[in-house]
Amino acid sequence: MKQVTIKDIAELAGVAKSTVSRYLNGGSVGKATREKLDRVIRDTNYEPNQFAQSLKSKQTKMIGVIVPRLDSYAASRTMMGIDEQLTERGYQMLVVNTAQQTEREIEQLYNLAKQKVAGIIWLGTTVTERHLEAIEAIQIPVLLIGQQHDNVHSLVYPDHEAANALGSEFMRWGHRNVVYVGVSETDIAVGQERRDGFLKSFQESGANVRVIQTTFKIEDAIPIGEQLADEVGTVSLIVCATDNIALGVLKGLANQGIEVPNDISVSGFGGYDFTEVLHPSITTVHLPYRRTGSKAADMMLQLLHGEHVPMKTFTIFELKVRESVDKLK
Amino acid sequence: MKQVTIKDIAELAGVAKSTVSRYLNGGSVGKATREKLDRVIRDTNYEPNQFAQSLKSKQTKMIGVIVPRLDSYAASRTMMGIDEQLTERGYQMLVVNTAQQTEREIEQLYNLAKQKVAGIIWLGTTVTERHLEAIEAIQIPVLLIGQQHDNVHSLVYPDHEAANALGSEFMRWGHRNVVYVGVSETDIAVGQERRDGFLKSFQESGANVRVIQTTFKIEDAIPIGEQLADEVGTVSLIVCATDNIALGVLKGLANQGIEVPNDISVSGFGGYDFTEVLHPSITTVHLPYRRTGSKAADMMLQLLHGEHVPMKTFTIFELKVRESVDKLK
DNA sequence: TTGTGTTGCGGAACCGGTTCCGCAACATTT
DNA sequence: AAATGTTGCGGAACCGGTTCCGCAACACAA
Repeated sequence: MKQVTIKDIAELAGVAKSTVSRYLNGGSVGKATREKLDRVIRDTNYEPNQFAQSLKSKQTKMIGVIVPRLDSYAASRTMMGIDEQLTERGYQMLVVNTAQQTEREIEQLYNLAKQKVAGIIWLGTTVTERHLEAIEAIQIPVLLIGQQHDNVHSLVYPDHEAANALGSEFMRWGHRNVVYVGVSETDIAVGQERRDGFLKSFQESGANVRVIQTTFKIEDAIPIGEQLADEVGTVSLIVCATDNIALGVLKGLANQGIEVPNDISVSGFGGYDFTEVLHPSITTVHLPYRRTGSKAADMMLQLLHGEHVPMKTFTIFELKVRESVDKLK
Repeated sequence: MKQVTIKDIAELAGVAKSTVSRYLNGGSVGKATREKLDRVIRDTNYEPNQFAQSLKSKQTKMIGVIVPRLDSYAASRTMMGIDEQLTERGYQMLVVNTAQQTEREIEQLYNLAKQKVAGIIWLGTTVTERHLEAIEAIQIPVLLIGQQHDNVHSLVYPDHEAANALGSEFMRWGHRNVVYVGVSETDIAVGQERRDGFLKSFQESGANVRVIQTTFKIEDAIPIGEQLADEVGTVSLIVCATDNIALGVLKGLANQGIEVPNDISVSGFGGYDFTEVLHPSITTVHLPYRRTGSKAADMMLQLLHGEHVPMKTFTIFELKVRESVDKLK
């Protein structure tokens, strides 16, 4: 089961190594030689040694993907999309997990560079100076998903716009006393854009809003739901920054015997699969994670081929009006 | 930003390449030389070129992980566990997705071998002759998670035992008319072991069982739930082979206005996070996916170090008695 | 026929490490 | 003091590819 090398092929075909290499890489090779090599290579089912290739070329067919966590719906779906597209185009995905530590993102940028990945797709949470510095230093195309920065190619969800659209819809339905449950501002896209999109719609309608901050964890949202149970009657709608938060809030409300949407309405954001299948199904915004992954892979390959790619690209979004938010009028 | 090579180091320190290499790999080096090299290497922050190393050694510090899908709860959690452990021990995880195509599993076994991964962790669904053949051929340690076979090191969930334990519990609660919603037998662990574990407990109590087959997809379970709504009153319990199936069934029942657990009980299997946070929370069996991942990584490293590892290892399980199953007595 | 251009191919160097071998310097034993 | 053993180090080959350069063979125009 020993490796067949280019040297073996050369000997079997009675030519020089260099000729075999040229044959493989589409250089000029005579007809007779080509046919001989065709045969020999097929017979031996030769496969080039990737290390030798990479050693020389300082390149691989790998795209590094930096994800904040492996067990998030958004990340999983995005990875699927990336993987599909890359596999199809002859590249491989190399996933690295940062376990939500910003420091490790930077570390991994350098690390992936060391491994000579052809490009890096980064599912970002925050963009700091040190990130930019790393990106600058490694001299490898980087594509940012989910966050944006002028200096980095980015593929971003229309958080502001989508939040605003969903919020406006709620206003049209007559909600005037709402609580917004969001996350930290360090996450620009979710913590700021998304929130501001909602707030804008609420303000324009002169609604009453209170903002509460929590984390991305379901558990942390449960007590919030429990507390908000006391405000049933005055507050008519709880808007959550993510579907997971909505899930926690719903649980907290249920723990207090509150019924959704009869007693109070709750909305999510993200469009995770389970939102549809829950009872009540959750009104939310669907973001195309998987297709965004494919798109990202596609853009990355364009970058690698030197084609022009806009610095900032927005994805689409889709309102999912379902059961968890009541129309008051 | 050019690579610093071992040659550069050698020149700066005034020694031969071979001496530097020996220094790096713990060979015999004199005190004076060692100190000089200490300094030079620190100053240049030299990093060895992995391709050159792998080219020579025909080895990498990568462990390939073959997963059937990227967006499954079980797979994600397992990957997390694997990744944590590997990272800590200086290895890297290389995930490859087979998109549930058996054919691609085999392909990837060979492919990972070509990439000279040190070992392969395989989250299996079915084990065929061709798989075994591939494993035999590639001469790389393979560790199977979630399924078992005598010829392959495997780390498996106690499906039969856990199912039996949960089923027995239900019997104790007085359920005598149950429907089991399972999956295809091609998946030995889930399709057979799990089912048989349940059936055994039901039979021992002389309960009435009907078995229905579906897929792993949530959507496919919804119509089943809807149909079973007609049997409320006669059937008292629906046992589902996975939490996702339970989710679908619950949705189907809810669509028909059936209340769980008042009208009928439903149980899951797997212990996905969301089962706890749903309303009603789902009675299920918790399987330690993440810890199993860590354990798998650990075992793999043992295998690589030539230590003895038992051919078959079972994980623990834990019954999660919650709201979705009623105690009839 | 000579000159010019094109094409096909071999040889050698190179990518950046590791490892084998042999030699010199020094320490130890008798 | 000679014989033997140990240690530190350099040189060269090797891993398996790619690429540059130059030469030979052939085709074609002059």
